[in-house]
Amino acid sequence: MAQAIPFRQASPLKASCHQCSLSNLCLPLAIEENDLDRLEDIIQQGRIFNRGEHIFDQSTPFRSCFAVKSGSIKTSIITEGGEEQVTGFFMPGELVGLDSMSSENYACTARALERTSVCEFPVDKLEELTGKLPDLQHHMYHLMSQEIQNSHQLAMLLSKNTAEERIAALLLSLSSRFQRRRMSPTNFSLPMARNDIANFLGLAVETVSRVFTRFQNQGIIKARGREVELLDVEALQLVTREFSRQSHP
Amino acid sequence: MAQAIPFRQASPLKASCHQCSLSNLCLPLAIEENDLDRLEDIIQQGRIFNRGEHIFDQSTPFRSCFAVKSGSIKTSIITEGGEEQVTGFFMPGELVGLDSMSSENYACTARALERTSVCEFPVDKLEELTGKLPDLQHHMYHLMSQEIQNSHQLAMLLSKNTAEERIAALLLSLSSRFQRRRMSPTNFSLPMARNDIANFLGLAVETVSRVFTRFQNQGIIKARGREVELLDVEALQLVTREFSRQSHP
DNA sequence: CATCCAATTTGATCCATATCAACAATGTAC
DNA sequence: GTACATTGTTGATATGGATCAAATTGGATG
Repeated sequence: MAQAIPFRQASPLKASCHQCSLSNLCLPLAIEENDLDRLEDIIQQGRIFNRGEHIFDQSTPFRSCFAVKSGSIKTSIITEGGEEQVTGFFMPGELVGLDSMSSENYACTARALERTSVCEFPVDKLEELTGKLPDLQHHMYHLMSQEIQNSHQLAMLLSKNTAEERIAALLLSLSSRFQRRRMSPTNFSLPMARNDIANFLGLAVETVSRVFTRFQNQGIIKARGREVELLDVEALQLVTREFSRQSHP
Repeated sequence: MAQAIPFRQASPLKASCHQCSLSNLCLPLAIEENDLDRLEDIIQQGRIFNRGEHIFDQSTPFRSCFAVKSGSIKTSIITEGGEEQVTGFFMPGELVGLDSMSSENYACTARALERTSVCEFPVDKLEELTGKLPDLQHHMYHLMSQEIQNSHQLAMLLSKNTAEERIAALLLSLSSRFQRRRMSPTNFSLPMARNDIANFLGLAVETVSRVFTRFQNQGIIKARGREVELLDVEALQLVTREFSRQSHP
């Protein structure tokens, strides 16, 4: 299975975006070849996290954003009462921590859903660099704005769509993100548990489970545990649009 | 009633952040006195919009962000099916359009909820300026990250909280935003219709109406139309926390 | 391999809120 | 001021998904 682990350089501490297979998805995509060194200079090679380990914790001092190199990460907010709300899933090439850039402390907790490696971008250095590289600054605005849009999209899903529509939307989102990485868009394994899906989509675990089996019975997907095969992508897309079409015939 | 209309300058087209009563809330707050001119230079004095008029439209070319000077704005996404999802309300001193910075076109539609005046910041010039003023760049990151957090907060409200909790949270949010502007935090008039509140919070209008009257019967608020008085702020805060406390005794 | 604990699935019941249906109030145009 | 449209309120009923309960599967550990 395609993993995004870059070749080792002579210097073990310096990242090598040049060789990283994700350079066309990650921050480097915004940067000209000859400026890439300046980005590499500020990257701290992050360590490897095992499943369940925290990359960072809510309410601890915010220092860095992290790019996922391999594996996957879930972010969540813990309320005063101890309730967890999953706010996002992050896959290789995606940047985690942008929601914390307004605060002294991390606004959420990030933990590895599986064995996961990351690149660390200390914010002070990152901000300094984006001040010098307009393209990189532009890309940061782009990413953050994208994250706002994603979150609005989620809010919309939560407030207006049925359980089936929410789950179809999630499956399609994962699908396209696997595709971006040149992996199969129809045959993948979910990095997260049903529980996380439920929490993220504002549903009960039982409901998620039921919808999965319903989709399976309809021949739209095949699911055994976390292994998923999308048998009928068009049907899934139809499900996500069902709602809006019905209410405006 | 305190309005944020700045004094007119000799040059009618140049904004005068120096005299604007919102300069401690708006972009200028991040800028040193002597750099303020550079910000003023890129601002286009926006025109006045009447209630219902569009400041910008989803899917038209994205050119500018807008700061609310007086009045208020609601942003919403229209789905393919024509469904509207209200994504936010913006009051004086707040910046509208950050969610569009990743796209060629505006990601949402912004319309005036009442007679509203704005300052316009063309993005190309704004990006150029933030590249030169690190503090301003930092502030932009701050604002965008804040918007991500707000949206996560909304998603959380939508997925985990009851109708009463959602409405209490909205009232408190408005309250603190009025307070920031040195207006009464307990006595204000809602800029938006019940319908918009319902849409924003993922509820039916009828439910919003019922909760308002329930709060009123409990003596927590007094509401006549859009005029609202918060009689018992602590009770409201208690409502928003009710949920998390109950589930973790 | 046996044991244990966590994750998933399935079934039965209940409830918060949507929906449907009037009606009242408020605002707006003539 | 009257008429019409929009917005808000209140009541009755229906329902999607939560919750409670229990069985099943799967993965980890010794």
